[in-house]
Amino acid sequence: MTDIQASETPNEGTDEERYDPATIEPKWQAYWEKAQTFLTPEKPGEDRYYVLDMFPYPSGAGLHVGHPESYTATDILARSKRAKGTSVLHPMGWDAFGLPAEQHAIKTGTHPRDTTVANINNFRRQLKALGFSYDWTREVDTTDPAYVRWTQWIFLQLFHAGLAYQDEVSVNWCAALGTVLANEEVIDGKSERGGHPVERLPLRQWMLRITKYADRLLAGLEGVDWPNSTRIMQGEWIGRSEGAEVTFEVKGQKPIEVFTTRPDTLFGATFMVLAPEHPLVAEVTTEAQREAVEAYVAKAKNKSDRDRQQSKEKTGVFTGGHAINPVNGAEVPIWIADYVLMGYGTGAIMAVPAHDTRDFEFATAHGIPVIEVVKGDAPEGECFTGHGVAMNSGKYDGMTTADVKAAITKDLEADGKGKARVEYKLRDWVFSRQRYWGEPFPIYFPVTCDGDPRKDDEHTIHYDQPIAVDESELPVRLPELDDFQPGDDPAGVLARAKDWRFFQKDVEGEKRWFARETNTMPQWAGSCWYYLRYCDPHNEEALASKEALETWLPVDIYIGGAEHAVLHLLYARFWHMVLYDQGHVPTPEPFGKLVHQGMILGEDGVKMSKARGNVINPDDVIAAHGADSLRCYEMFMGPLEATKPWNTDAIGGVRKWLDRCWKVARMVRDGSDGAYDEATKKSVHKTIAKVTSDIDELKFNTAISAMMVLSKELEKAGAPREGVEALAKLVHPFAPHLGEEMWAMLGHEPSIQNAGWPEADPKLLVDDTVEIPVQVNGKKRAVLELAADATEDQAMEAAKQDPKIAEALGEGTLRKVIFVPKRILNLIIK
RNA sequence: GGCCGAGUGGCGGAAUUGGCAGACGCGGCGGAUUCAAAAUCCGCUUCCCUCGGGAGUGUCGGUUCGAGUCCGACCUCGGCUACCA
Repeated sequence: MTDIQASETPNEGTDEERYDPATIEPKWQAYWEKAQTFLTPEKPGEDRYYVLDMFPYPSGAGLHVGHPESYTATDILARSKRAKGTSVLHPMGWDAFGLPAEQHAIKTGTHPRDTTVANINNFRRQLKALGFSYDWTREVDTTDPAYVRWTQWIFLQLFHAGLAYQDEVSVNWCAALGTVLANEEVIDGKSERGGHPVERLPLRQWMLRITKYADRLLAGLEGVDWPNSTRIMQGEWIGRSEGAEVTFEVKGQKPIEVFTTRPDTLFGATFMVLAPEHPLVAEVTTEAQREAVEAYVAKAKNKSDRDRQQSKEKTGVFTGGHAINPVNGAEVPIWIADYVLMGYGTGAIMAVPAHDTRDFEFATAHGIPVIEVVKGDAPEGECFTGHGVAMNSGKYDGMTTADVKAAITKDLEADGKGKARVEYKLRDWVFSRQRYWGEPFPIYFPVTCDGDPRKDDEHTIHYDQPIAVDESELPVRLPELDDFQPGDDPAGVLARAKDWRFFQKDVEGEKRWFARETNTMPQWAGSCWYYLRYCDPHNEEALASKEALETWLPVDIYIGGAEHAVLHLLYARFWHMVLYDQGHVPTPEPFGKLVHQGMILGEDGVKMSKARGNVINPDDVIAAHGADSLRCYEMFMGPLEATKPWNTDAIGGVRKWLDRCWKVARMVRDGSDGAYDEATKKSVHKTIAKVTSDIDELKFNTAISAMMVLSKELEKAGAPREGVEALAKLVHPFAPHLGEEMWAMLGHEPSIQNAGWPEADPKLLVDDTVEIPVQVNGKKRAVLELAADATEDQAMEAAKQDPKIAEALGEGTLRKVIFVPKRILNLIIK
């Protein structure tokens, strides 16, 4: 592999010869491709590192500058680890199912697969042009049937474990658009696009029982090395709260169950509220109130969740009914109001206006009495929601909130009127979509039909008897369609593919009809487990071999946007835990360290968007300055996690630095070999130490700054070979093409990645002498050059020699001397 | 409203975690080179000033010999979340 050499330019050796990324970058990319430089080792050593990027959705717009930010960070980690001899897994792939390709298909008739393939090819080209060291033989595509097969296989494991089930869920159905809409796509009961009416409709959906894992998903957050804010967000999303279930009897009718986190305030419950959809509403409503209640229920029904929550105004209607407070036998009026949600707890609350803001607002608006039961310090006209000491609470008076909670719950339980209960905000996961471009469910149902259901002969699909497709028949492929328009059938686009949907099978010697599930999985499905497939992407016997998973899991570092802090990361952890329980993966958690890169804003300091016209295209930057400059600039902008604005001018500064690196390598090649004196040597080793630790801490901006300083120094020193070689090794993870080019110019064989990582000599990191500032009463008055191991006496002696210090000492008495070796000498004089 | 994060030159940002505030880069100014320009290189660049110094890290207060860093109160901006009983 010696056919690669430093670039030959027409003016070699003259002043015209320049650092020319347009020439060297494609050359080294071709070399890497041919030499397969970045293959994952087949027999990984003991020291292993799995560095993972959140894989992109390959959109038609191509890469934006946010992609190279985190991808460069992980590439620096991967390359520097490989240089150190670590076995690295650094893969890339495509989260390629999803709505945009389908929408494009609806508009243009182009099959989503064609759009997806074209977009992937463009993304791959762009990523290769950036010189990332991915092992492309492990590329994964969530839409590839060989991948879908295992996504479906995992679904079947969930299904067999009772974690996947069907349920009627109230969704936003828009008949005009023929599709279900997300809450944020519904405004004022109309579709966001087109303004068509949207109704709340119960539809059959596939659900995943993620709530069963709520406690473990919460507990697992304790042990992961994640940003604190992300752990808090996931914790709040799971939303565990401890409280009690309390039974309120209703005369002559079914009792009402409520959930409360404040059973200690039961004596202050002056009314109850049922959600408008609560099943007991009709029962408790008196004739006199029926009309008003029905009108309110009807109005609430067609409001989306979002609309319902938009207005904070506390509306509601009295039902006329009363319930009995179990602790004191008091009769409390029962209201209905939409601030109580059917989906949480029991859909009914006991309202304690004295100690709950929402109940307080409601009571104030509707003239309901307020009884204080916890002594607090809230100002008049406000309610006290904190903890304190009980009052107006019978035998519990004088006890603390925590004690009353425990005592009342215990007493209620003894009376059979309540018990402790834990609630979660987390809901089971609605896992089906009525789209085309997603994974089909490996599920079918029996059909009763006298004729042929494909010909619309009358038939019944028995959705209550789902049958799993045999694992040997996976994957279930999508049918070919040429019309991707949503239809009027809530069963989804696939319902129109009748030849695909309905099929016959022999059962007990008789041909029977069956119908495939026509929903598809959401985009989250593929991204829930792609990091597992990377470990062993071509395995046909399993989603990945046990050995491969044991070798690489858990992921050592995972870098991606904070927008996935909750959903993607929660869903992936859920699947991982299920697979762990079934023995398919070796670790309880998938990801070790997690980092979110910050957003890159436009030059105007606001989010990049087409509408604002402030979008920077990486292709343009590469054309103007090269990939290495783009990579280094993005790392130099500031801390990886920070949001920071783009500044095109500043790229020039980074490029100048790369140019200088190239120049010192050329100086060596052309015979200039400056003396590697002690001072230069020390600078080199200090930079090695700084860059090495900065990479470990992901402080790429300061690592580059240190290399900028060193390259200037090496140039001044006449490019001593040993120093330039160290510089090349330090630079190469950041600017890999330049690193290879420098290495070649220095007369070495590629790849520089195999040249090892430089090691700092600890002896060279300490200076013999140090400059220490001398302060008088905290103000700097002089700087002394002292031996590094100087004692306080020696420092004082030197300080007295300084005229300014001597003068200050003469003006007052020395009260105190603070001497911190190598840091400071502070003299307190009065 | 709640939670999280951040406020340092004209700008992006450094600061060994309590020890010389402003590294490095952009921009600006001055100079070299050039017939000229581009490119390149060198120097200066927090503010005020009487050239000795004085002030200075969102505001006010505190701890300390010493605070950008720690503590308390507040202000501003950004992100997420939002009636979850």
